[in-house]
Amino acid sequence: MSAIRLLVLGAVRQHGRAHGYQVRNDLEYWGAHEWSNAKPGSIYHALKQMAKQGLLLAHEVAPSTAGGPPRTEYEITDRGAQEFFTLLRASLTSYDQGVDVLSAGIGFIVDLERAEAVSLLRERVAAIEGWRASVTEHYTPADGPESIGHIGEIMNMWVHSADAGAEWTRGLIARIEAGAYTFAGEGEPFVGVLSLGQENPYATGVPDPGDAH
Amino acid sequence: MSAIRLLVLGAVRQHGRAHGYQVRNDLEYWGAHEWSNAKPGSIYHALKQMAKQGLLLAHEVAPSTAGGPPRTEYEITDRGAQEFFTLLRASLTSYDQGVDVLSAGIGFIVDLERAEAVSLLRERVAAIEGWRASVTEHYTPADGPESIGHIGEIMNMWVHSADAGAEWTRGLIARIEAGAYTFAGEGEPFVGVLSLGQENPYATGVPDPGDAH
DNA sequence: TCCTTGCTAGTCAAGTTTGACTACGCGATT
DNA sequence: AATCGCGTAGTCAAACTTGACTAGCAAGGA
Repeated sequence: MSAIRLLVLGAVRQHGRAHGYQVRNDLEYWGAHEWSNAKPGSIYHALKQMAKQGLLLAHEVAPSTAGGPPRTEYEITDRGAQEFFTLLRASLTSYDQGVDVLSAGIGFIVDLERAEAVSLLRERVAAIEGWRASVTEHYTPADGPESIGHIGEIMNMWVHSADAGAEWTRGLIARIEAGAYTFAGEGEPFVGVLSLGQENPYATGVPDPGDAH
Repeated sequence: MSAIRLLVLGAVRQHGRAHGYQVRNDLEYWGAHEWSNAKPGSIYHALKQMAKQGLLLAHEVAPSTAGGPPRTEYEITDRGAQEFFTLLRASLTSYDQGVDVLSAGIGFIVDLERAEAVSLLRERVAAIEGWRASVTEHYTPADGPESIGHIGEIMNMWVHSADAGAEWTRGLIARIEAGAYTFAGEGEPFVGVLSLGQENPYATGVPDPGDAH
């Protein structure tokens, strides 16, 4: 699963109704073009595809006052909202090595209730620990580590990064349980989208984490 | 950059001459289908594409004795070998968040000389540290971390995993400098491919790291 | 003998991603 | 008055990825 659907659904959902360029701008505001495949082509493709699949409703709209081609506005459907929560829960629990899906999930975590967020993150930690146990048991060669040579370093790296991921997740759980952030049903939600006309402080000059996908 | 080209070039290079199924088997032996997109379609596509681009030379070959369709054997060209080393160096130095490229790079690291391997890994550590410094400086909001709410957790996660990656890389550098493994020009190389008829001990039953791409 | 299973080797259509490109209008500059 | 660049909004072809599918042969069992 790539992060694009979750990101686009989430962006449309926060606006209620949005056109592609608005979504594209939100994702840029979140820095998503840095850590995920949120490029124009992918965003517009995802919008069209999800409209075709009934997750979004497309409205043709008169050309904007600001010039440019006619826009299409999208509205999330009930099935789209369901899909959003399905993807969100999966992004938080499943142990993808890919950062992009987890990053998107963290970005929308406050759309869940606090208790569920904690429970999903605990599930994540358990998944990582389970994976670690099975992989170290399974890939440890009977005739000593020399028999697989430097290839063992690949597993070593996986395990190292799994441990780091588990540790970070435990920290996040602790912060959430200590009352950090505002979750669904706890009053004024955190506003994660740009208001119209608001400048995007992170639009450019953001450091590039290398070749991140 | 996805890891597939590096993996396929490296596999063909180790054999001297190989057909698609052989490459596919090597990659499975390395567990690459677990941590990269090394699926049949991608492998055959990469072979054809790189043949078209002059990185590989395609030879039509009579149908194998073991039955099945006629095979195509591939041989690496000089330009292909150059490309292999270019991709390999990039995989070790560039700070991709993606594990797949780095994993492939580690798998082929012994095709370099020991000194260069160490120097590339040092470059990697420097890149991570540079990225960390610039990102923490740039994304730290002037009006306190509350102003970006839970979105700060995304950056927190990046930084956490960058730190873990740097630490692991330093460990690897230390092991290599202490004399571990056999690098290019140091005698009998480590054999990382299956000999004909050798059974693949990791063919099935390998734990799945979640939804890894 | 016929049938099923499994291995070898690869193809294919559908979907996704990429990066470059188009087209429009406005304000500022020559 | 022409045009240059910028922001808006989106399209497109080419490349890549995915997962299911084909097809030939051999070994083994009923």
